[in-house]
Amino acid sequence: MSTGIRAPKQERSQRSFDLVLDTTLQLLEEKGYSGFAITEVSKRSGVSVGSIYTRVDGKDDLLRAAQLRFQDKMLAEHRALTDPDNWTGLPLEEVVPRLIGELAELLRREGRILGAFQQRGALDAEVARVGKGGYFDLRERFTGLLMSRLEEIRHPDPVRAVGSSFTTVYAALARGLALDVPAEASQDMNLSTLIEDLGAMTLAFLRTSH
Amino acid sequence: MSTGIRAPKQERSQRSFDLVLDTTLQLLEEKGYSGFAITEVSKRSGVSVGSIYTRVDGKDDLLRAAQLRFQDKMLAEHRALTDPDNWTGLPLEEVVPRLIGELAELLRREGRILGAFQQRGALDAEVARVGKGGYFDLRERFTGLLMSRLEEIRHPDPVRAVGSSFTTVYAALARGLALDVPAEASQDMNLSTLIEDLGAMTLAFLRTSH
Amino acid sequence: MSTGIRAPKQERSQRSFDLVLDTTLQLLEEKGYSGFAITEVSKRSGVSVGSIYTRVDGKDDLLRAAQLRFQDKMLAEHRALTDPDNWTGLPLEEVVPRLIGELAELLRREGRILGAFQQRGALDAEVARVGKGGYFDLRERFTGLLMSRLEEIRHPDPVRAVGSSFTTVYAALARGLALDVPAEASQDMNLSTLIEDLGAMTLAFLRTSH
Amino acid sequence: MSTGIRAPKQERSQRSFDLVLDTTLQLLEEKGYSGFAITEVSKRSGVSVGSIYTRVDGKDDLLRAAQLRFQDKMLAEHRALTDPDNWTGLPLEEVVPRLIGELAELLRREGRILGAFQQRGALDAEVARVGKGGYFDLRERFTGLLMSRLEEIRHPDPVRAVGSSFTTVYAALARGLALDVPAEASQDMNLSTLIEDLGAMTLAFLRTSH
DNA sequence: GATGAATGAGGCTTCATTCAT
DNA sequence: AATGAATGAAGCCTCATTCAT
Repeated sequence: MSTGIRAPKQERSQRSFDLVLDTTLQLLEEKGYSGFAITEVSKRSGVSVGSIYTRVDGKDDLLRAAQLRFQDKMLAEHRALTDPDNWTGLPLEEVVPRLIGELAELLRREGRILGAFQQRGALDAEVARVGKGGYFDLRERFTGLLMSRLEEIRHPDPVRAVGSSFTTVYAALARGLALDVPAEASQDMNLSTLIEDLGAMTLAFLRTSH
Repeated sequence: MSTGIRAPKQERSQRSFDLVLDTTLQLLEEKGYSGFAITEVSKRSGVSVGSIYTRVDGKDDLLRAAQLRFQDKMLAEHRALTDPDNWTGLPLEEVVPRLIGELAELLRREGRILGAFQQRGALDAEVARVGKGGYFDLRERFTGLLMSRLEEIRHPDPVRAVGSSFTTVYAALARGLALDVPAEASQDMNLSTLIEDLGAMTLAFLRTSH
Repeated sequence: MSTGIRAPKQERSQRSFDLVLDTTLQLLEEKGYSGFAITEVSKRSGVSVGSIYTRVDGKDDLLRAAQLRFQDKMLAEHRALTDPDNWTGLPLEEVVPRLIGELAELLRREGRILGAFQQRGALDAEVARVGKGGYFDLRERFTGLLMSRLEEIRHPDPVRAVGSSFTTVYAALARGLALDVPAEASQDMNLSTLIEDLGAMTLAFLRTSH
Repeated sequence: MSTGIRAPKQERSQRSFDLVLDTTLQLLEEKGYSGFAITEVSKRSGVSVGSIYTRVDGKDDLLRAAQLRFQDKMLAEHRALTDPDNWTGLPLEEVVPRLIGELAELLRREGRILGAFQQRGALDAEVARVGKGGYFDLRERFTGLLMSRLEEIRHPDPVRAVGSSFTTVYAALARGLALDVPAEASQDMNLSTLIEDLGAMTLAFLRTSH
């Protein structure tokens, strides 16, 4: 399960490899999974191909390594997003729209890269596994936060309802943002309108007793 | 914006090019956008590379042409799905879950190819444009069908509400199905549970007056 | 067991691939197995790398294909060498030295290439198998020719004696010539002296009753 | 002609370089000449690449240095093999088969490495020269031993006959063993049969007056 | 028009060698 | 001196595209 990333034994080295990983992520953001090339990473980062290969077992492994780095950042963002301190005292009807709004912001920032790894996940089970891990982490936190307002949920099966809400909201936002169709994204509908309505929809769903 | 597809001058020729397009779609379904190669299309279809190039300006153009062909089929499926004859007399609360169920079925069938074009759309604006066209066609029809039950919608802004519902439902289904992560897809949540809940959520949303 | 060589469907093509195989053999003769590179073959033969790859599955396969071509020539040489018409009426004591002399000549011409394939055979079982085939073909013919003078052989186990004689003579000649140490080969001993003595040794062995 | 090996200034240093040479030989034995890499030597021996380069001028030079070390061992083995004390009192007809048997054993042990240097000798004249030196050392000793039984040799030119015998025996054994074709080597003929017959052949040759 | 062989740029990977620490 | 990270040339292979037949 572990990536073949070889531990860098010198400091300079560590920094240079960090640069490689950052360049990798940047390239994925710009060009998606296809259009990604180790030679390009080398060119942009100024680190030689050979040097990259001393740290990583090949193209696939580089992607895995970059994903791990990216994952760290994402998990931190998840924690920040769902930190209870930010949500104390707020009722469900305030939590839901704000949470969705902030999730949208998160996906706007990171969606392109998430999408690239999702594509890669189609061919590399390890990438898929890690990507899934990140998704479930967010899901746990998001649903946990809503469940802490259990008394405001009238749906007969709150766990399920809260779960479906997350799935739906995440999918809608991810799609509404760059995750899939990039660039000119969705003039489908004004994004802020969508965000608002996702809030309303979720609340309506959670508060319906039937 | 027009594709460089050259008019087929002879019948046999037309048929052979159709074969090329079908093979292209089949290959996209099997291997996704990366993993697609013109030489492979030639091999499988039995039509020579040179011949393909007389019809099309290159790889990108071939994909655009295949997308147009695919689009025809999709539009037909959209029509079939939303044909009013199939939905006469049904109240909103029956239309919504059934429509969602059938949409899920449609996406299950065509999701792989849609996904491939979506990926390609990230790099080819024309593909993105056409893909968007298909999406909006479906949106028109889907929302039109719901709007025909206007009297059952209590939401103060029915057009908007119906629009958001479509956006959300489509996104959730597309993601829940193979469109993105293939194979092991979503153990995220049981798909039929999701479909059910999407129905409930939509209904709750449309019927909320506030 | 078959090599992946793809049948060339045009004439020009066949000739160009022949050129590739000849260049391959020439390169092996000059530089041995290491020092052989597909790019070099391409450069020398004027045939592009891609073109080579339309005929052959890769470097290994090219070597196998070249070996088959080489083998044809070798088998023909074996036939010519041992053609009974050339040896009718000659007694064993004339057959042996002449045969050895001509074998030496053959190995002098082809030894370098034989050696290269022998090296390659260490890593590619198919090459080893074919190389062995050529060796055994020669062995059959050589020993067959000697056995046709059975009455002049006094050794109690003629089949075995004749077999050992071939093994020994072949090894000594191959080594005495370029097969192993190339270039400055063996000032070990004058080659014609060795050839003579191999004859004497073989005759002495075959004619010893004890 | 001299190797670029730089004098080891410290003891520890010397020992570590010895380790490098041993590892080199071990690698040559395992993987032959191709498949040998300086980085691998570094990894296995635990001595850094840089350190190796302070002792040696490059890959070629490392091979030359390793060959010298190997040569020492071989010369010692030659001495042991032909030590007169082991052969006193034995008549030629006992010396010959035993000597051949022990030579076979020696080649079985060291053949892989000898073969690797032989291959390298094709490209590096210095390696060829040294290899030849080892060969001639053995030749001197082997023929010297036989010549000490001169009275049992009836061949009119004993020096020449003994020389040819060595050439032939060595070649046949080297080929019959792993020196060339490794692994499945010669099902050509049972090795012990070959060894026996080489003895008989040699004796027959040396004892023939004509 | 159709064919498919030929081309060669471009991507991946290895490894001999250098050099800052 | 020793270290091992960094370099980049060189080899392998794929595939979009061209072009002689």
